[in-house]
Amino acid sequence: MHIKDLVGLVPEEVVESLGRRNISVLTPPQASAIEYGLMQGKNFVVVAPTASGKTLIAEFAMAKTIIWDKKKTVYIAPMRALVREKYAEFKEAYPFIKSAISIGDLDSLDRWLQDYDAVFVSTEKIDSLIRHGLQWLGEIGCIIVDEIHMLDDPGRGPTLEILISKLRRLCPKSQFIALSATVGNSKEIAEWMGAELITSNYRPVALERGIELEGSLFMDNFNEEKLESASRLPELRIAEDTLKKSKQILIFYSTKRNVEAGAERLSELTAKYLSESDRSYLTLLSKEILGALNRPTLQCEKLARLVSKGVAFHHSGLVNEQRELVEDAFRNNRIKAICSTTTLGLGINLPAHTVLVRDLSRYGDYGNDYISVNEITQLFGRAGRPKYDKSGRALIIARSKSDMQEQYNRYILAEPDPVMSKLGILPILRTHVLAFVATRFLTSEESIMEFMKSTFYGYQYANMLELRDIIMSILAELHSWGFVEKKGSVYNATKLGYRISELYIDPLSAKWMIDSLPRISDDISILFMISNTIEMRPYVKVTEDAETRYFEYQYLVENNVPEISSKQMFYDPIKPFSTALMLNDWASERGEREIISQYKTTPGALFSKISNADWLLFASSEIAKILRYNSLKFLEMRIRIKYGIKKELMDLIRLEQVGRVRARMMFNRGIKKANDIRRPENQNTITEMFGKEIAGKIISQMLEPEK
DNA sequence: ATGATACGAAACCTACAAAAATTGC
DNA sequence: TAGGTTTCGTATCAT
Repeated sequence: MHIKDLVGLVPEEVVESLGRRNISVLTPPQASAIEYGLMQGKNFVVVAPTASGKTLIAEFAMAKTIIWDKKKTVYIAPMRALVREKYAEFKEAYPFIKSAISIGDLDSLDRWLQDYDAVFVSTEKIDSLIRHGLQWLGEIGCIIVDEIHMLDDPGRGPTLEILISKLRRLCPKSQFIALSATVGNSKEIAEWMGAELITSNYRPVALERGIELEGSLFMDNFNEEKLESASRLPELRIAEDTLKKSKQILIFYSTKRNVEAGAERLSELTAKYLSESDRSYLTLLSKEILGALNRPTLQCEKLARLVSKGVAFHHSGLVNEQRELVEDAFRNNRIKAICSTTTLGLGINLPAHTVLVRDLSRYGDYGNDYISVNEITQLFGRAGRPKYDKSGRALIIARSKSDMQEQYNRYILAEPDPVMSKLGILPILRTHVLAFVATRFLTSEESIMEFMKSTFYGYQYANMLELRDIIMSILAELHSWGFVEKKGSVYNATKLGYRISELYIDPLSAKWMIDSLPRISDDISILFMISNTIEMRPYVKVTEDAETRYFEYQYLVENNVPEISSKQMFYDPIKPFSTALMLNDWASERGEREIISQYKTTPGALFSKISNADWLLFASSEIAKILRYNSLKFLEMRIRIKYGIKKELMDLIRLEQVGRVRARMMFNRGIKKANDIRRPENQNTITEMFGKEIAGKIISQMLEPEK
């Protein structure tokens, strides 16, 4: 279908925008969506590989809803990076549409969202917005749910399916469009959503899958190909072969450690394939990566060193800035190879000519397990760069002939796995049941059960008896904790319960914090209180120090663990305690470098713990307020955690341009309060330390009248 | 021929992916 | 189950 055939079917602004982007032909899934009634507001489930143009289908519906129907649209995705990406794309394509983004670390707009027509959010964010009493639900005309195969995820799937069911009830007139990667039971999902199903295996670049064995590739089109490399390790053979063709490679490993080791091995190879201009570009990039933190850690140094050789590693331990730098440099074809965990398989689209999944199994709850067909399909999907490749290669490695046969059956011939609801498994339900009651969306056991029938779980499992038991016990539990009250068959949230639901923390965490409040003593006990929660997981390693000091704080846990948590197997309170000590080190101005090596963690993990702590400290202060405890110490700790400072720097940190480092420098030179800046000799000291420019900015804040 | 050094194979030990959510002016 | 670490044996080099 050519875009000139779209005239009249879609708003002319859409046609214009497509023209500007040089899109002239619709892909098959796009054409069938139009044909089956996308523009008539029908619901759709679109199941197709990455880059098949699913996004454009969503875009048509969104633009049409806004321009023709004068209604709002919401785009929902499970990853912040993905939401950011789609938001940027949409805004660029339709600059005249008022678009807004609202995700955890970028929510400048919450209150003003009602002034926007296209709103881009993460799953949990929109869920939270609804709990806070979103006013404009009725104005929504189209809801896009991207990556809906996340329903299968035990951690976040339940939230997603409850959200979808909620939205379908709250916005009955809205059009729903769900996008999914290849899954086994797309029909079932479509039926549940009351949607038309579009499946397609269209790819803009052909995908050739194959297995490496002893230096040869055995492809799924029965071609056999000798690799141009004599290297001893299969991954190096494949990498060299790819590099010789002036192409890039993406290699997936099962652990962060393997990823870094792999990159290390590759570096010798990639270094040989850099042009003069690559080298100078990468030297600069390497410096930038090194400077991402104010003092580089070992990991930063390693990454910087490898990047200058044309290879990078990519996993959750990198800080966001470094991740983006690496991704950009790969897109520009400066970095020739990336070794990665599944971080790159999820979220943003970063294709390469060759994709190699080196590790086919991964350590999980039940020992080592093969990764699923669906997951490997996602990873394979990254092979082939549109515009640069006419085909992409997705490979795995076999150790022997028989192994090859086995893996061929398992991954090349295999059908995708079905997505199964995980709603019945996990205590995530506790959070949602409380939210039902608190928002007065559902207030009785009966209405909750009826609602549950409309979830994907209810659709897949007709027998709801087990779920009813779980719901009943959750309600009883919430009641006994004082989060809800019961009058007849109707439940009402207490003030406390209502606030907990708004704060978006697990009621179990809230219960633990409430019981701990009267027992709090020093800084470490505060940090232990917030660390011993589900939200802080995964915990850091247990250090020797944590082991020996734990007994001082053991009293906090004793007789204070809600019964249900005993069901969490392998629970070891020393781990969260160790996490608390790490945070305490951070708030005592220990350097990132030392902290990371002592707790055997990564910069990325440290900062995600810090931001979780920030959130939980806020939540504790709110809970403390309601229960009439002193909330000040939590807010104080919050500031200290945010900046990584001791108490004595808290006054200085208020100043702009002053962070943990400068505040400490000033303090050590006798400038202990912001007010001290008024004294001329101190102003000289500041100028001497930071230079004229910055000193001026700092000083002027104290000279102007109080705002 | 001897000892220092370098490399590599073998044995043993260890630790194991990812993602989101709070308010305030 | 792979990588990291340690250990041990062998090949290579300077003295």
